[in-house]
Amino acid sequence: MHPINILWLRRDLRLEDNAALYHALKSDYPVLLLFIFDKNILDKCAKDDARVTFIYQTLENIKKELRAKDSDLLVKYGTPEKIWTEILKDYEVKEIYTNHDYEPYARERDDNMAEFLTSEKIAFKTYKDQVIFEKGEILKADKSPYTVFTPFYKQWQAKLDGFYTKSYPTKKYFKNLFKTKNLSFPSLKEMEFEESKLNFPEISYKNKLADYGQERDFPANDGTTHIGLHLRFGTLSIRKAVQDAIKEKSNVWLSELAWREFYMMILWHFPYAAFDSFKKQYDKIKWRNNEAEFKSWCKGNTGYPIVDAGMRQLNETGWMHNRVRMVVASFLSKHLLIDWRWGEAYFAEKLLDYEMASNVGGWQWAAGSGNDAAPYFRVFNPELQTKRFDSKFEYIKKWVPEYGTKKYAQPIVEHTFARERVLKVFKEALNS
DNA sequence: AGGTTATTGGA
DNA sequence: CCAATAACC
Repeated sequence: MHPINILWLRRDLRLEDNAALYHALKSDYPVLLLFIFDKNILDKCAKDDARVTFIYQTLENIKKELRAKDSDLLVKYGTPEKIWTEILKDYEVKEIYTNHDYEPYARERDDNMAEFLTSEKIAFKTYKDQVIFEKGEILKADKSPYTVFTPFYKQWQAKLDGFYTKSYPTKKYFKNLFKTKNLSFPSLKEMEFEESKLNFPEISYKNKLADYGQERDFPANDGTTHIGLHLRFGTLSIRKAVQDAIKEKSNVWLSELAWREFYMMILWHFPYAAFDSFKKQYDKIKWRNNEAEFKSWCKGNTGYPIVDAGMRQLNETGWMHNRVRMVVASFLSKHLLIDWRWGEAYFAEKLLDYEMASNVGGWQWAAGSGNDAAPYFRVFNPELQTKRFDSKFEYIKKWVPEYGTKKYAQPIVEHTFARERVLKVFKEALNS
């Protein structure tokens, strides 16, 4: 057996500008690339989960690229613990390289991995890759984490320079890929997943950046960049995205990329906020949690056209415009008084671009329970949101064709009544 | 990254 | 009478 190093891909599915891959390729041993379809994660997914298809297709492309360089991608299906035991039997592994992953499950997985590898006397080398600034890199003067976006963003921008946005030139070192062939690649069928027919967005945001600030709030305009999926799975490098934001002077888009990092930083410092309200007193709210109303919301049958349009867009395409995400989230948590966790879980199931940090952050923002959240008494008025952001009903008509006919649902709850109800229930919880 | 309502100051 | 603004939710 030849000694090798392994690059473990997780949510950084690209060969270009990949921090851990760069460091691995510069090491003293040839590098084998590995991806594990993690049973711990996949067992909780629906069998038609489109993200599994996206990952699968992405890996096929990477495999093809590697094979063209006389190397190969090793793909395994199982729990990381079991797979790694197998791999360490099959290969003489010197070092394992991977990129940081900040979600609670990933942290636990990697902590266990580090402990296991210490006992095996194998180095576990990990790198920042999916953000510009991670963990404690942006802190307040007293070394505590920011919990308000604006000052965080000020600091983030102040620290931002070419050093942090420079791409890792992996290509130069491809000659250090491990020469091998015919490595395993379990089929979707073997893993009991169906191939999804959904369309995955391309990485083609360049023409959106100049007008992003003007266009992004109008869901009918398709003025947003649809890169969430690619940032989630690393098919687009965040450094590349930030370089382009700066190059195109798209400050609003840059701030959206910073929002992503803000929420990742929050999740790192406050992992409980993935499951509990960031502001603890919000867990005293007496949610109504009416199952039938939740189902109506999920299906897009609330009788509020902007809400229904958003939910149907989500159900049909795996994506929803961000302005509308705020509206439907406010509607579920405030108008229907349904626990934000229910909505968060539904988004997690349906959104191709689901990102735990952003999703939890966004839902808690809407429910009022988050750091730097909308105050509890801020209740979006769906009608006013429509007037402002879809005044010609273009978005609504696209997704709710029966709107305006007798076939369209009656409002599930009357706005003023719902508003007063939520103010009362929230006030009771917060004053107790 | 709000909504509602009362108030105000100029048509 | 109205839009703009403030104050409160």
